[in-house]
Amino acid sequence: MAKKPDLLPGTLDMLILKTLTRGALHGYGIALSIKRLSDDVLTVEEGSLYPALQRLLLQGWVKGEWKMTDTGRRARFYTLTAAGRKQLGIELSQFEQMITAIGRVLRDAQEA
Amino acid sequence: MAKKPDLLPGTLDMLILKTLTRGALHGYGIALSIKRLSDDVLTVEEGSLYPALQRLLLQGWVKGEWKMTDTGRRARFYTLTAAGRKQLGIELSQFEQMITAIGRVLRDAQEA
DNA sequence: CCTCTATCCATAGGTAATCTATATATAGAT
DNA sequence: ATCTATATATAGATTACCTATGGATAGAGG
Repeated sequence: MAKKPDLLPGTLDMLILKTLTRGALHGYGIALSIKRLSDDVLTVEEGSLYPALQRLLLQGWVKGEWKMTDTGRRARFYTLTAAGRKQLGIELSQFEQMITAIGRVLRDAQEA
Repeated sequence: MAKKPDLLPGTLDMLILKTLTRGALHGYGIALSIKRLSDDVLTVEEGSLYPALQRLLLQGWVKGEWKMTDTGRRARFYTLTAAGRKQLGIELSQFEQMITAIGRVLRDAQEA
């Protein structure tokens, strides 16, 4: 049995940006949210999560602020920027287009 | 504007295997088929295609045979093996599971 | 008090997939 | 004669992701 991937490559940034439309969250919270909403199908490993957040910061798609959590811990809370919201729109529409295209190949490829 | 990707990473093997369920095809034909069925949304670059076919050969999921095309050209025709058919099933179900999971995140993430 | 689990951040190093660029070759059309 | 489409393949760069590691603290259970 082939090893089950944790994510569909290329979709992580989109998932993070979308998750942040609910409001500010810290990295760990983002990972938990994605895991829970996906019924444990999608797991964001720490080694994928934090580099991804650095990427998003660098692009100006999110901003980060150190704050205290409810449970009294230091954590970096991320918020979507206007540019990030725009980027999310781009990624969502590209993703949808891809999925539709893949669907056509998978559906039509079986007819001789 | 972010550069539009040619493929969703991680889906190429599945697309090739599925394309071969129609019957034997050579590499160039596989790429054309995917491009056309997807209405030009998915483009399989040569530098992605041939390494992918080598991978599939090595895994025993396809077999290759040199033949002549209708137009009198030398080309390597690929056929699905039994193992390849099984692998396609695995990849299809994993893909569907991933897409469903991503759909849940994208749908539910907007509720505050 | 001590240890374990969960919460929280981050980087280094490895692997794998894809793209760009290049190389080769020929059939058929202009 | 040249251009386009057909046909295969590899090298090198880039990027994304995962594994492994390191650190730190809150709270629970013993």
